[in-house]
Amino acid sequence: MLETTEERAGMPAVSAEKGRTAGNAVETRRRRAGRPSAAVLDKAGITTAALELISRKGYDGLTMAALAKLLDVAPSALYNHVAAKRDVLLLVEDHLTSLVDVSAFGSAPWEDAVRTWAWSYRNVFAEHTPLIPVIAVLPVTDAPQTLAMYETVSKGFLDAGFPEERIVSAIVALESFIFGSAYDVTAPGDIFEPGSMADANPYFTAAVRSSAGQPGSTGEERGKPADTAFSLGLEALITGLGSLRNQAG
Amino acid sequence: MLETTEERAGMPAVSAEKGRTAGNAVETRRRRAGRPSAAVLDKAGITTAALELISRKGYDGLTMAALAKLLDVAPSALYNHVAAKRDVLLLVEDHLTSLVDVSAFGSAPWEDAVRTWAWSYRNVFAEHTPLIPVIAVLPVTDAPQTLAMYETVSKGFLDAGFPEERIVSAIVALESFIFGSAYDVTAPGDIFEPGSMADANPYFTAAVRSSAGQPGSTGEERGKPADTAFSLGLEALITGLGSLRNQAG
DNA sequence: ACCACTAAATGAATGCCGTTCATTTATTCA
DNA sequence: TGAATAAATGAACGGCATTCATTTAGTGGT
Repeated sequence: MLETTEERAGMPAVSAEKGRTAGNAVETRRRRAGRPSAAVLDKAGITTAALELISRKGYDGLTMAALAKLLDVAPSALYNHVAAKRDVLLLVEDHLTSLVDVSAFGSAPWEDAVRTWAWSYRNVFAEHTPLIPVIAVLPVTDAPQTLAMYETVSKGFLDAGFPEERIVSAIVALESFIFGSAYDVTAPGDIFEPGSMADANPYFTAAVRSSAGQPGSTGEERGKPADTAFSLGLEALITGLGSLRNQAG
Repeated sequence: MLETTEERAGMPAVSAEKGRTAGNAVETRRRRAGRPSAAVLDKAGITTAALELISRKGYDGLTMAALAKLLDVAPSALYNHVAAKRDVLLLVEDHLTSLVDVSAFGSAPWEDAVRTWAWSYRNVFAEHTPLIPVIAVLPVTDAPQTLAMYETVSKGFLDAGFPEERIVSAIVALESFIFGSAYDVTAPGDIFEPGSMADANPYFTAAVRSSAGQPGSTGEERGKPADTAFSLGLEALITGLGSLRNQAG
């Protein structure tokens, strides 16, 4: 379930083709125009390169030009494999979804499985918040790994006695919370500091001051604020949604 | 609490200055270079124009050039009032926050107040999802209206017996859910249609099919799917978070 | 074995976008 | 009165995604 990418070839991947000119140091060889004997690009390679670029330069560094350069290709060559940059983001998104841990469904109790899945899901996408606007409106048909995740989660819910008609709504509610929470992780620590506006907003200021360094609901030492809020909301959702179940799972 | 925008002037707003040249139809008069006697731009006017542009052309249509044109000004003139496009988005965001209904805090029971606030908050930003990545990491100091909203909500929580140290986390959890849910509203209706992948994902497919046309938890006729999921998650959060309160509010 | 078609690359060009800068003119303040 | 500041124009810049004509290599049909 970790490798469903459509195309297959002899790992063209990121390997920029280098060559040697007589008596000189390594330099990038000029590829002449026209179709090469062995294809240079495929979707798997583009995905890998995009992920590398993102991890090195962030999403601002993910440009079609930079992607092409990393793949040692002209930018226009990419458009033989993707229709637009959005497609590159889709490839990345679907790969990331395959990293989400759904293993607890089927082995652990429903509450634990949801908890494991939700934390994993949030952690993966906290590093990739620019994808969230894309995912949120993405038809599942275009993302096989994402669909696979939903399948596993749906079965877990059903087996736990969750009424079938409510499964999609429950997943959507959890996902909404997860995506929203992923943004929090990236927010600056002092985002709620009222600063010069403190005097005009006494109640909120007091709440901010007294929330500093609160432990998470599971009682750990001193979780990051985003983790505390995520735990709080997630446990509420698990309890509330769990009450819809029929019998034990 | 609806108008705190900093600058004030004789409503320069959107009014593109038109003029007449002898014997001709109305046409835009060329403004000569140099500082005009009366300022053409201010933050309130820029905000109004941005909102009009967004409602007419969407966020893709909100470009500095288009904004300048609507205000009958050269694009570079905008940079005397905002440092970057991001500042324009901030102005819009803070204005929109002032539209969120917090009136129930102080008059209605805590549960009802949270419910009213959350629905209103979601509905406002469902039309403005491109702002969410901006808001989520925006220090509150830069957004006075947003801060005012937090103040009202914080007071409502405190008065309802909510422990002060947990107020910020609870608000963050609710907000995360709200922002995530705002995306759902804009998603295409058939986003979960498995299409050709239905056979490989039977549990999820069945869940999607059987969830079609489910009523919302309050029992209305046939809510939109996004509304059903929002209601489900919100009620779970209200119940779960509400259990943290000390006494009645 | 030929030939038309398609696939996959280059490289030049396009148009838009946010932003910067030199310049001009008006206002404000010491 | 004169220097500093504020607010406009207009030209320019670099970066971006994308398109198109062109070249070359593989493929499928007769």
